[in-house]
Amino acid sequence: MRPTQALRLWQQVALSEVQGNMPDLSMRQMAILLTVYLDPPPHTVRGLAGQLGVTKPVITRALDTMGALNLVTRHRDEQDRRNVLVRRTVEGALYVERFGDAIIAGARELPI
Amino acid sequence: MRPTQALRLWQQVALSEVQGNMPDLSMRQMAILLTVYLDPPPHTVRGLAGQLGVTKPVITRALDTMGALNLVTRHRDEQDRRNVLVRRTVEGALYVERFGDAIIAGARELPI
DNA sequence: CCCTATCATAACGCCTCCGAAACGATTTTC
DNA sequence: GAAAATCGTTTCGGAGGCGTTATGATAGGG
Repeated sequence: MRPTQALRLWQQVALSEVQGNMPDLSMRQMAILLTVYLDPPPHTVRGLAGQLGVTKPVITRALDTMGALNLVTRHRDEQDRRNVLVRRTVEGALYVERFGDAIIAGARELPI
Repeated sequence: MRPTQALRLWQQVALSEVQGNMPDLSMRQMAILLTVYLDPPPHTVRGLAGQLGVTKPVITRALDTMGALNLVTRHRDEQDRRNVLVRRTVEGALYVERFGDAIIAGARELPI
C-alpha cells in the first residue's frame, strides 16, 4: 500500500461514514471503541486511559457519549468495586462490524 | 484485506494519533481535510457541503477550527466574490503526509 | 434598475469536550 | 481500626460543536 492509496482509503471511509449520517466520532472515541471491541476484556477506565495516553476524565466523557449511543455499557467490578468494567453491546458490535465492512468497501474502490 | 485486519488497522492508526497528541479531529473534519488535499481544487464551502451531505455551517465551523490549526486557509474567489475558496497550506500538507505514513506504519504491524 | 437567487457566515440555545482539581467510594496498608 | 492509596466521576471556566434560522454580500435575470 502506497501513501496516496492509504490516504484515499481513509477519505473513502470517512466520506461514507459522514454521508451515511453515522455518529460523528472523534479519533479518540474511535480508538476507545475499537480497543474495547478488538482487545480482550476486561477494560477499565484506568486501563483505557493508560493505553491511549490520556487522562481518566477523557475516558469517562467518551464513555458517557458512546453509552448514550448504546455502543458500550458500564458495570461495576464486583471483585473490586472501585473499578468500572466497560462491556460490549449488541448495537456496538453491529456498528463495528458495519464499520469494518465500510473499510473493505473503501479498499475495493481504490485505484490500482 | 479481511474485516478483522481492516479494523485492526484503523485501531492502530487511531491509537498512534491519540498517543502522539495530534489534534483530535472528528470523522467529518478528517473527511473535509482529505478531500481538500486529495481532490483537485477549487474547493468551496458549498461544494464540500454537497459532497459530504452536510449543511454549510458544518463546513464553516470545521474550516474555522482547521484554519486555527493552520491546516487550511480561506480566500475570496475574485471571479465570483460570493464564493470562498479553501486552499492548502504547508502545515496541512505536512500533516496529511505524516498521516499517510502513520497508516502505512499501521498496516505493516498487522498480523498476517 | 430591482428583485430574486445564491453564497458564506453569524446568532441562537443547547450539548460535548477540554485539563486541572476536588470529590466520594472502596480497598489496602500499617 | 485509622490512615493512605486507588478508582471513577464530578466540578469549574472556557472552548468548540450541533441544527436551525437569520443576515450581509454578491450576482444575475427580467
